[in-house]
Amino acid sequence: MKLTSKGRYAVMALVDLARFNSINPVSLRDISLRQGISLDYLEQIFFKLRKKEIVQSVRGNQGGYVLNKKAKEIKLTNIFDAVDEKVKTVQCKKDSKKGCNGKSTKCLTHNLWDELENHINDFFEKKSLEDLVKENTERRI
Amino acid sequence: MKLTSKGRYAVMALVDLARFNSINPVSLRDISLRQGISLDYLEQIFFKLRKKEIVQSVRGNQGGYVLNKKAKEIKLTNIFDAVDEKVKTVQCKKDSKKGCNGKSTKCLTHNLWDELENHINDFFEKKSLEDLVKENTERRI
DNA sequence: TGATACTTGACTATTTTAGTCGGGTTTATA
DNA sequence: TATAAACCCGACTAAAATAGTCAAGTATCA
Repeated sequence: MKLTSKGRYAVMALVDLARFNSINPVSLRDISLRQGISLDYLEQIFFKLRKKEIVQSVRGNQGGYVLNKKAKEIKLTNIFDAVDEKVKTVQCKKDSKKGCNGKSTKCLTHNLWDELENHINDFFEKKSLEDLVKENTERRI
Repeated sequence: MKLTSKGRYAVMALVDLARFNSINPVSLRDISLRQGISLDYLEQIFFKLRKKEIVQSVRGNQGGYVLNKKAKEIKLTNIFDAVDEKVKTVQCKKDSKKGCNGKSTKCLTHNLWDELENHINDFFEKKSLEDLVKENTERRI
């Protein structure tokens, strides 16, 4: 059970962006350098974030990215959703009529995994980008 | 972020085992058939469970496995630990003096991932095998 | 008009996962 | 005592996912 780097990087990059998000857009190059993430990889990630309208791009010289919403309104769920970081605990399809592993009934532990998924998603639902930025500046790390 | 089948199967198999755990040991063959898990794969999993003293083996004809502790005392944490299903949210080493990504400080989101890990582990810490068996028999699935 | 920075798709090496395979050893029971 | 059921254990592997890289653009500011 592990988080992929795509999801992790997306959040790291957005926290970085949110911190330096003044009037000027922040370039991926800067984020890349500060966070130690490959520029090419960041581009892929921001392409997805833009499509989901979490960030806006500013093209041209001195361009970069800006948040498209208030940091408070961007939840971890939105970010993970944008980069296809999904919480998957069961193999079985959610709404299929067949049970798990091709059996006619639900597998013994089906409810457990559902419960776990909800537990994790709750956490993501509650955390906003603003929370993360605050925590960081308070602690001055 | 997904659960591997090793962890999932381990829990499924143990719930099955706990349900049919009377005087006689339960054979992996039976579990394999009931749960639709490859026998060879089950053997690998039970080898690990035995090493961590979660189950006991009974060799020979009519042999199989029995729980080594009360179902109440076996938590999901113990099971996942046994089969090396780990919750990993950060790449960075836990107690290394260096920060994340080789930087001198912790990465911006380090605390977040720690928090998430704890959140998930709490869930696993609280659930026992007994809980799972109960839920199933009550609902009569 | 050049430099900077975003845009986009295609490609790929590495790692992990989810097993399989094969040859053991142990022991109850006929 | 033979035999078959069942555990024991290491080695191997196909397929999928991950974590990127590479290349070739396009837009816009100075």
